[in-house]
Amino acid sequence: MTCFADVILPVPLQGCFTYSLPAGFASRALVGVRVVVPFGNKKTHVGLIARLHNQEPQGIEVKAILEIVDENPVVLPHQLSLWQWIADYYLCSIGEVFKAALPGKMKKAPTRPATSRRTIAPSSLDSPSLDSLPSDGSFLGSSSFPTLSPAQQTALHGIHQQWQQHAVCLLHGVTSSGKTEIYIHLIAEALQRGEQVLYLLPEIVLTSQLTDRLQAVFGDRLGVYHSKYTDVQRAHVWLRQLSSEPYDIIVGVRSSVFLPFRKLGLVIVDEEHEVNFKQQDPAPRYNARNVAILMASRAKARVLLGTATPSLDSYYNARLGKYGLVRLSERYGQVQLPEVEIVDMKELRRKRLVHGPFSPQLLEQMRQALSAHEQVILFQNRRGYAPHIECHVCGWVPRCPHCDVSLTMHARSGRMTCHYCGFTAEIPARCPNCENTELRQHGFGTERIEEDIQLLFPEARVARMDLDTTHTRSAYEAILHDFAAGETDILVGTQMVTKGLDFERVSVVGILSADNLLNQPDFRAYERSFQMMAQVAGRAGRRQRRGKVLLQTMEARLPLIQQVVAGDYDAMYIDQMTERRQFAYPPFFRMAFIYMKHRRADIISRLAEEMVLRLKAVFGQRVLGPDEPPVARVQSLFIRRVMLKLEPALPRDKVREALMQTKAELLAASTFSSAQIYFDVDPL
DNA sequence: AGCACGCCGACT
DNA sequence: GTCGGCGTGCTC
Repeated sequence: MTCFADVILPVPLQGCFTYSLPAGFASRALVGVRVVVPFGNKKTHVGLIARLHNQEPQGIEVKAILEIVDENPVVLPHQLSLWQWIADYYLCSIGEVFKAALPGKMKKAPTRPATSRRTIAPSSLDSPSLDSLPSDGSFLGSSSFPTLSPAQQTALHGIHQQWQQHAVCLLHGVTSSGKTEIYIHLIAEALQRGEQVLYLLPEIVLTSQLTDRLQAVFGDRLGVYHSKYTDVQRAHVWLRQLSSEPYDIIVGVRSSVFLPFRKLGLVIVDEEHEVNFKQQDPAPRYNARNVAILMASRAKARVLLGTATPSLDSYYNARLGKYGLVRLSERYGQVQLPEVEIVDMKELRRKRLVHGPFSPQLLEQMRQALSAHEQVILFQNRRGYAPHIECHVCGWVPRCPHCDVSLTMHARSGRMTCHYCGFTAEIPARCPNCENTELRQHGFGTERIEEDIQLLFPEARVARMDLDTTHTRSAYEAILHDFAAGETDILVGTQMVTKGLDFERVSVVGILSADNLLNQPDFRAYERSFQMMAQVAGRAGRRQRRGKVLLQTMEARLPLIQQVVAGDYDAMYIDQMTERRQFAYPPFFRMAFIYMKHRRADIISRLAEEMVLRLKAVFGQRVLGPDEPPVARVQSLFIRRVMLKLEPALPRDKVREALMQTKAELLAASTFSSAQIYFDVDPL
């Protein structure tokens, strides 16, 4: 007779909370069922039963469960075990995982008619509607089911062979090589075996282009799970996955690794190199690609990682023989890879042949493309008008009063904006420091590029795609639609334009400043630069003629630039791995950051010093720092971080224990009690 | 994280 | 005389 329940609550506190189970509830209490409990000051919380037992907790006043929400579990045992793994690995509480996993609606106390009886037999899934579902195999004959080219068939065959030996296979296929068609074949095979499929992709690629295509083949056996969906929609997908008629395929972003699957057989991670798969800000700071791989291995499912530019970590695993590797080096439909031409901006500046952001070569290529009614993409990795303004006399630069960054100018709104916290201010008429009125713009953002281009090509139809123009999903899709339909001639944009979008008529791509990418203060800067440039270059050269990429840089002789030109991923890999090994970076060492935040500058310094002192006593030379992260102050909180480089052989539970212990000790001191301390494991 | 309790400044 | 600032402490 169990009389206690360990309950997970959505709070950043370690462990579960034990509640007593009133006799009337005993038969309805199940692991994975939601409950309503009192917690802290009177408030009712929705929690989840993680364990039932009869060991009375000592030294605490046990409260009683107020209500049992579900008839049947909404979280399956293997999910709970995955949550625990995530909490342990990423050094957060299981409550934080719970919070991230469940759609918001399911974490609120429900209105009367309880949900879970309906989930078992949702009305929409009664036998009037089952007839409309395609029966197994029907999609094979459908006209939307793609036929594979010989190269694609070889790759598909290769994947099957690799899967005999390896649970995970990396598909390294150049841009536009037709990876999606291969995925569709693999999905169809999994469905015929009666297995479920999880198709993970980064947020930005989840356009209707892809989902429409999959939907055309798989009909309503396909569910989409997306952060832009409403809570209600997401809760519906979750509950449906628990029902007797779940979606067989889920196409979704990061958080869809938390959905319940009963017979997962295949996981596809598209654009596996994307940093988006790692959750940055609220805990759990998990990497959905890695979680998906773990989840698949527990379910004995196969994994396919697909990309044109593998992450060094995945490629390393493939070269080690831990993952299988299949290449697809030919573009679909015999389209040639674009020709990449370096534009040496340093030389052009020296000869005074260029002043703004556009080289004569680029302008000439654009002219030719436009007169041939072809399209142009211009890539600039900074939004806004000018990165910042600066006083010509005293060098004063406006900065955000809450964050340690300069404000970006937006011409359209006539204001300056902080890209970290959203603070905005009027552009001052005169320098507040020296009263001088000569405030000059420095650098170029996409907004400025768009404006200048319109002046240079008054006939051309110019559009811009960045965070500022794509606030709504429909705005984003409208920009893409207009460009795909040929209603736009020149598209100016940030990273957004690099993501797997297929345009038919793009013949010229301009990378306006490779140096913006290369000069990031981060050991992955070169890896990322290569990926980004290769991806944006891949937008060029569709049907008509070989596309052209103009790569403008001040560092024309840099080996990485040569590697981009040659499209030589392996050379980049070997170069970067030499450095990674030499400087003890991943994948040879595991990294973790310890972040500390406090509103007072003096306290944050003391805390950081104290943290390093204590960690060095345990980890010795593996501790580096403290340092100020690139943005050392956000929303009025001062930030410090300490870096840990750990050899992979170190026992993880010992490391975790030492870190959690140190955090607890420091927060227990009254000086530091109002500080925030958190970890970022395997940062990207 | 919330949320309440608790002790110091400018308002009716 | 009060409203409200956020420092501090706790949550089965």
